Amino acid sequence: MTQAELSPKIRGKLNRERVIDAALELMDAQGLEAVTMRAVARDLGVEAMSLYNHVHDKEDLMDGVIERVMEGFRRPEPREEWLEAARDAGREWRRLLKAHPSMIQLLAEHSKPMTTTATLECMECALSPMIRAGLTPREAADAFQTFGGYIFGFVLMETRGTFGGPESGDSTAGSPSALVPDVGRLPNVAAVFPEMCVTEPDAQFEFGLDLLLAGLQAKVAGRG
Amino acid sequence: MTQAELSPKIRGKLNRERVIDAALELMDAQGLEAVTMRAVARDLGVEAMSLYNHVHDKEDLMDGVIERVMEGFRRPEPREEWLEAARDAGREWRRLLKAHPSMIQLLAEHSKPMTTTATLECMECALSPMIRAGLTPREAADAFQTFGGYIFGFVLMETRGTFGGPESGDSTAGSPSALVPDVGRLPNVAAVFPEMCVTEPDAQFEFGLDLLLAGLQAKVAGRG
DNA sequence: ACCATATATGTACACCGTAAGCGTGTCAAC
DNA sequence: GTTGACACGCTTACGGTGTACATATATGGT
Repeated sequence: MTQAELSPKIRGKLNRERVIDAALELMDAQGLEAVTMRAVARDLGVEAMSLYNHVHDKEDLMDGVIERVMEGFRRPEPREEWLEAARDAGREWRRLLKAHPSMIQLLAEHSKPMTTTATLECMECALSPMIRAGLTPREAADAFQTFGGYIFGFVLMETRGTFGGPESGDSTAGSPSALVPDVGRLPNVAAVFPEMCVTEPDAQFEFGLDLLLAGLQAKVAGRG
Repeated sequence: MTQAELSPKIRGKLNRERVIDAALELMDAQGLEAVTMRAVARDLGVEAMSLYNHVHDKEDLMDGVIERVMEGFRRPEPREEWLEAARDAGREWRRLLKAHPSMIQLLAEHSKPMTTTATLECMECALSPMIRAGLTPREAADAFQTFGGYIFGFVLMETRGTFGGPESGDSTAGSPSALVPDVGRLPNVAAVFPEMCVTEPDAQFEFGLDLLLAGLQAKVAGRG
């Protein structure tokens, strides 16, 4: 007891939490594909097989990483207007996903549904404004799926650059004629492409959020 | 010459197209993680290294798979109303992604922007109604990102079951008390959860599409 | 001081992508 | 024909992955 804290190894003791934290740090720093059991172990100054005393397997480890990220959700301050509360919730979801750029990729290849306490609290925060707006539970479920889908998809395209940004070519990038092979057959692509290259993610995200909220507002306008 | 087609090996000749097709079939049938060079080769009755005569590396192969999927886009028939045209385009994007359930996962881990002809034609189909609605190129770019994000994210959650569906537990699934640990602190989750378990994906997708289109309609209402 | 238990390690295996080199079948020019 | 070039598939091999299994070591209760 008296020598518990004097033990030379006490500081280095492994546990599930430290393993998960190391994996998350590695993922944030070097991307999802860099997270291998051996690399996580190396960062902890330990051999790969030691990790298996604290996580069941790699999937279990990644489950833990997802949970840890969800715990980083910062509940926005309460708002009087449901519309503003919903907007805050949407922004916080995006912030959370962007804070760990590999998170979307991790979720995409991890089919397990998220039912941890932390996740449910994030859901509560998004559902509350919708119920306050007067939506039925059925409608709230649909709206949640809609907003969630939008945010997930937007961040996915944002972080993975699904449709090329300005960096996706040489110096002629941004010129539609360079990338659009048949301007005659694709007039609208040619017209819009320059704008697609000038991406201001924050403004674009707000655009879509406004669109969804406007739609929601219109839906509840004719009631209470 | 006369014996060219008599050659016993002519039927089995490999080429890039056959390699890509085999990879796509494997992905659709057994999931993205089953697509290994060795497995693709096995399906073609060939050794793994032979594939490298037709694709540069695995990334090149997967690029080809994405391109092939995009070629499956079925341009909807023209519509008089831009709103209906936009709705058709959205539905077709979803159909395409759902037809190959691993596609989203593939896009998520494949950071390369999509600039092939097939992809640009899909974009044209989505952009055209927006321009017809009177949106500026800037707005059309934002709207495209919004709709694209929604569709990608929705299909991601739909195919990967991000938030548990009815299958995500034992026989008590669907009962909020079984999954929601602290009903008092999460009243809205408790109220909405039963509805979240009863997922009717088509209806949910239409809900979100309607929301977005309503928002768009409101935005252009005050002009020409 | 001793031992049961928990934890860390070492070794081994099957699978992955793919670099390098080899053999064979096809075809052009002579 | 004969020869040479070449495209294409195969074999082998290397370093990486997750992890099963057996072993060593350290810790804590008695």
